[in-house]
Amino acid sequence: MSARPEALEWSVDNCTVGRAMEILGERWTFVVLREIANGIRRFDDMRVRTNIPRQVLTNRLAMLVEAGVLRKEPYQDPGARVRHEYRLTEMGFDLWPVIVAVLQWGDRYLADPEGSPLSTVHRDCGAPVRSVLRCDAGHEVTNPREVAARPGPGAHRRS
Amino acid sequence: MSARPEALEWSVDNCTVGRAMEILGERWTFVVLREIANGIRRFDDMRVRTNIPRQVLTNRLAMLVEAGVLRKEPYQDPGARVRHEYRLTEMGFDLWPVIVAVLQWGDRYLADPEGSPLSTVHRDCGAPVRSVLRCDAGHEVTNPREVAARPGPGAHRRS
DNA sequence: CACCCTAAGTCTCGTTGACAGACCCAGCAA
DNA sequence: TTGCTGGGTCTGTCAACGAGACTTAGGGTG
Repeated sequence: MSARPEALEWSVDNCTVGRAMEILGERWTFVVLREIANGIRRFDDMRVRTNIPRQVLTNRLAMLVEAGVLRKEPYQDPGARVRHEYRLTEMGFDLWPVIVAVLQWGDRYLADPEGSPLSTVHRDCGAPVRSVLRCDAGHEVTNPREVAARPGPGAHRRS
Repeated sequence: MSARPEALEWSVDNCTVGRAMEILGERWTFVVLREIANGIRRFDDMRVRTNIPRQVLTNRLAMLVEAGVLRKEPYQDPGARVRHEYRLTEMGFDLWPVIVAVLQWGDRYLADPEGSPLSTVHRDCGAPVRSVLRCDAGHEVTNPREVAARPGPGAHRRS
């Protein structure tokens, strides 16, 4: 058996990564979030841009509203009836760090030679925004191998 | 129409978020990555901990190897034949910022009252590691609403 | 030698979800 | 009255998921 990993001792059933992925892990969730983060808030705009099938988009949006990540807001274009658009809730805005991290990873490994079609900037100063890892002692983590996982306060042993 | 969002002009078909999600967006991908980041590298250990069905785990691992996020490494326990375990590649290690960001979000919104079962620490100093957003001008982004999306160098207009 | 054990898979089969394409419906406008 | 538009629903097909049984390679045990 030669040094089994310590993590085997700990249960995984209250893991917040797992719970987060129940919401974020559906195939189109992040694409929808990217759209909304880009200011695309209306059903048909998203559908036309992304080619997500209607039914799937309907389901995904409903699920995200249900989960509390999005909310439905009424709007009315002049000479049209009241419709609804989708906006980020507080919980949704707090996904920005995740979106930025995914974008950064995608840009590094999956972009076309011309570069990324999308960037994130600081609204006030216009400079590009990046996700960085930093420890509470103030060290900036430059190599991800410096990060290690540990059981947290809510960890409990497996049956 | 009242001020359609600018993003509607831009094509989405070379978007790196979309491409990243073709790899990361499958239902169990992140859970697998969390396991491996926790040092759980063997098929059956993952299976027992996560309850992912065998077939799905096989597929997911194969897909991640194919995508270049994981690699298969031979190992041999004393008195057993050679088997294979799964490890992060460089590309996989670079997903740590994403994992940390997801964990942080999950901890904030989805944790049990006792807290998160998992934390990330700086290997050298032991202090907790967090994901933060910062712009290139050195400003730390404290409120995610300060972040805005812009077309990047690879952006091109929609047909 | 025959038999058992374990890790890491396949195989089978019923259920769920994705996807495509047609259809629907409320309200405004011509 | 008819048509347009946004935001859906309905239907049918096909791939993926999930549960459970079976398989396989090598090593150990009697």
